[in-house]
Amino acid sequence: MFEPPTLKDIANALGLSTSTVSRALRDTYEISAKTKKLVFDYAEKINYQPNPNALSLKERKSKSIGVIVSEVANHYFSQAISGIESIAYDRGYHVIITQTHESYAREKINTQHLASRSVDGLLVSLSAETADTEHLKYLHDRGMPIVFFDRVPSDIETHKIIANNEKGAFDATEHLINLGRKKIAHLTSSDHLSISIERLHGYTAALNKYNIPVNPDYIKHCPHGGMFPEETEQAILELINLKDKPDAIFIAGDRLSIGALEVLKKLNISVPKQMTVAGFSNSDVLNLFEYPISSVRQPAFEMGKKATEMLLQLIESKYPVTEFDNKVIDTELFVR
Amino acid sequence: MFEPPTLKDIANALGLSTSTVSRALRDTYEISAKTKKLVFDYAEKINYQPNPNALSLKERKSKSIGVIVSEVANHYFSQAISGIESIAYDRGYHVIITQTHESYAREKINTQHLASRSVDGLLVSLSAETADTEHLKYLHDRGMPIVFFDRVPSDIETHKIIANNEKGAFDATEHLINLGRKKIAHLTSSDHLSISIERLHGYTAALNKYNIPVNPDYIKHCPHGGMFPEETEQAILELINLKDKPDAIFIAGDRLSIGALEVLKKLNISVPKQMTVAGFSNSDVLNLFEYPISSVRQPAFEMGKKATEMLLQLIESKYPVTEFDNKVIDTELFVR
DNA sequence: AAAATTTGTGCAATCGTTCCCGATTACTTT
DNA sequence: AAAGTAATCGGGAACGATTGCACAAATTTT
Repeated sequence: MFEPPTLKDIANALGLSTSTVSRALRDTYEISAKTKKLVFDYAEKINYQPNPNALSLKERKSKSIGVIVSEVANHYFSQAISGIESIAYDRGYHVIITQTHESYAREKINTQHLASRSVDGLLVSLSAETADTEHLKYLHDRGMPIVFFDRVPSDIETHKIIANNEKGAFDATEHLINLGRKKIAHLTSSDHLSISIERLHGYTAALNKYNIPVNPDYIKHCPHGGMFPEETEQAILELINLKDKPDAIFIAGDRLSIGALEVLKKLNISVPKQMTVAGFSNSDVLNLFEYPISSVRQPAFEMGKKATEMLLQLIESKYPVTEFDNKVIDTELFVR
Repeated sequence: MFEPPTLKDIANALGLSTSTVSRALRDTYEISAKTKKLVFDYAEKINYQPNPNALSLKERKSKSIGVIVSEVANHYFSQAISGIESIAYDRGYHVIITQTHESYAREKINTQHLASRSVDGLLVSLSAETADTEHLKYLHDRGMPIVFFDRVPSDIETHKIIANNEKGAFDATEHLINLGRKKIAHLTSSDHLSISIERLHGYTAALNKYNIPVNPDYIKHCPHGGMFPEETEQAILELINLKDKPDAIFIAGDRLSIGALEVLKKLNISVPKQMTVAGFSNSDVLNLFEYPISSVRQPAFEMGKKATEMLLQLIESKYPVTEFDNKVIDTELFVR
């Protein structure tokens, strides 16, 4: 089996003690230059790597951070993860990614898992199902550094970073209005999710600005964020079967957009002629359509980077942090 | 700070020794039922979780597996990862995902990283740039269990699992031929990648079957798997500028397909009228197009599951494994 | 030249577990 | 009743690395 070299191996080979070897490798002042060189060269030769578990045990930290997202297949998250990794690896941290698939149960399990794995901190975007954040609050109260991004809770005080969802939603809705649409529906995720609430605000704000009444029948929530196709199909069908059916939909997410477009295609409802669609999406395929749909793009990579920087600041801070950032980053509307 | 309870805490609280507590929790036969219950209940109460670092140090294993893929944003890989996680979590393993972004340098770094993190095994799909597998061979020779999937090396003897790329490519190409196309180009990844070689075989086999000559000018390799848009654009332009320009392209991958479609759209070449496209893809948006493109779908989730099962078998085997599986799973052609 | 200081190194404890040995008590057996 | 055997439990080493302390030798100071 694979037995990596240890300090003891070096010590024995060189006739030194492990403490001397350790100090030499850490370049302490009390070790002679000669001995240091000796140790350095030998360590290099046998490709010595300190045992991370021993280090973690001693230092009580693991140099790794846990990430909880709904699914990596979502373009927003996969881009955010790239941003997270770019910072983490530079700073010597490992990234452990877990997926909730929008399930509250899985979110709890993953949280437990990561905590027991003694990660040094957590980067979390809540699942669509999550209404209760006790599992995270518990950890946070016990000193686990946590930074929330994208989908954030209101009842945990820590660094948070979100896109300007309200403005993004406003822009997208206004865009649909400017196209001459007046009967604009809104398809969104579960109603307790922060992004849902904020995007709904932006949507209604835009309607209000143009004196278009907000029709409650036009607002459809998918409690599982469109994780189950039936959910999306049901919502679309309800919209279509309305007496006064909408002529446009503002869709609040990647997965929902794809699901909705599939249903519309199945129903032979042409986009954008019969139904204009705009929504939040970080997918790069939307503009491949013959009639590409306009979309609000979040700076996912940047958000991932920023969230990681915030988390590392929490982790590496000598004193308990009491002032928390609440960063909002602007989105960009791609008119197509 | 977060100080989880330890065996010693339990031992002190209950007036027992750590060894007794340890044995009680592990349900050893030499501990009385009474003591066991006492310990169990108390451990439950304070929510005791064994320190994974201490365990890893002692047992010389980390209960985690490393995954190396080119990028999680690729639908094939994100689906495969879901398959990997489904098995791993069930068996109590953590999954550490790393991305190469098709870069050989990053693949080496990630391999090093994971090895030093003392993962118990590796699930690897080679990057497009990788021609030399010495970094993996080195680990493998020292006993690190490795299972390759999708993009596999020929010079490392271990479990491997791939899709039936040759047949998939054959089917797709034959499909294009059946549509009446005769001038079929092939856009693919770097020429040393196993999937490229196999898919090229399938492509030529189909052409041969229908007595269509293989035109070398029609075969375009992208050394970085289309990671850089210029690469794809260049290849497409070369095809378009051919005197005898092709009327169809068989594209060998997800990222390449999206890149190629973008270029074609930019060039105002209509798909499928002027250029019919078919290719390997696990994306679920391809059928949203007005004229959806046909694609070969790999059973990514299944492959991830199977690869993980193979890896855990290697990891948990008492004896060195010398017989290696080489599984080939059938693909499915979605005609659209 | 004796004392004080500096320099270079080793010993041993520590982190949280597991596990090999002993050790103690209780229960049988002759 | 003495001896043997289970049945329980504790002591302590080990895993690999760091680090305060001790200690010897070399150097400087008085």
